[in-house]
Amino acid sequence: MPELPEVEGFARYFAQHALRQPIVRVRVRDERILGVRKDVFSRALRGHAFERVQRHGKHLFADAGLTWLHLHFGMTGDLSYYTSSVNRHASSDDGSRMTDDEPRFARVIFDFANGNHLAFEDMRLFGVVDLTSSPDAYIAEHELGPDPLEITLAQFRAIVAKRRGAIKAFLMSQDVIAGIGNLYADETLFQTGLHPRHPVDRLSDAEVRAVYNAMRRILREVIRVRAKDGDWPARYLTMHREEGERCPKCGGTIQRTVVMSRTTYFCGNHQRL
DNA sequence: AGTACCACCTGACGGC
DNA sequence: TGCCGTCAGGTGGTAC
Repeated sequence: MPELPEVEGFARYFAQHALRQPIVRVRVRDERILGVRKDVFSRALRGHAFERVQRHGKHLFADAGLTWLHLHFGMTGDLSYYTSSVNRHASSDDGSRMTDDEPRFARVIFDFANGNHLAFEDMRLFGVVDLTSSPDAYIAEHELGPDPLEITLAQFRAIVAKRRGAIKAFLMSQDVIAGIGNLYADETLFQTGLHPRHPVDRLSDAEVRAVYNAMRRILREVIRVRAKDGDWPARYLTMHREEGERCPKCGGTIQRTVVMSRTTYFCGNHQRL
């Protein structure tokens, strides 16, 4: 699920737990998650400490002095900070795991000098863990667009003016704006009342402003509720992603279709072309 | 430039 | 119980 709001949550979690602790060991449980060679990765980080984190779109960066750690969470990425407990091998479950508390899908684990650990988990291995010289370098190299929470309405209008095609594709293109995925693209359009296939070059000024406002309001609201472990509000499309469901906004029927080869939900009544 | 399709992975779920 | 197809919130490459 990790889109911008979730990654913002990971950034705060990382900052809260894993800063300024010397990294005494780096354990790579599955090399397929790495974008660099394992020995290069470990050597670059061992003995250093993460000093600060930065998020851009769905990407998380942690300053490790000479280099930056870069994390992308794919579809199933997550972070877990935990304390090892030595003598709980005989407890409750089948006891087959080697380390207590180590998450089942931990792919990379940082061991800190204080005895605690930060694990990057990713069941499906679509995420990436690697190194970069700086967030800006990574952003330039991968041609990421601006973060939607960092741009003004005027900048957003300028970006819109350069594009054509379906509004949903526009919102999801990371080189246009970085951070919105399938879920929040649908949510933004649902709350704005626009059909996902509405061409961006046929949006009125008022509609462009409505998209900008909804997108930012949603991202910020979700950051806030998820920070408290809450659910999405019931008025969100996100809580009704199923064909035939009742639209919480107008009572219409939720439709399912495919846009940009992604499953798309929208209200057949208040989101018309 | 925009879109469609495949590939990369693993697990959950429904149907038979 | 088990096998099989389908689906899942992402991205990158290729091909129209």
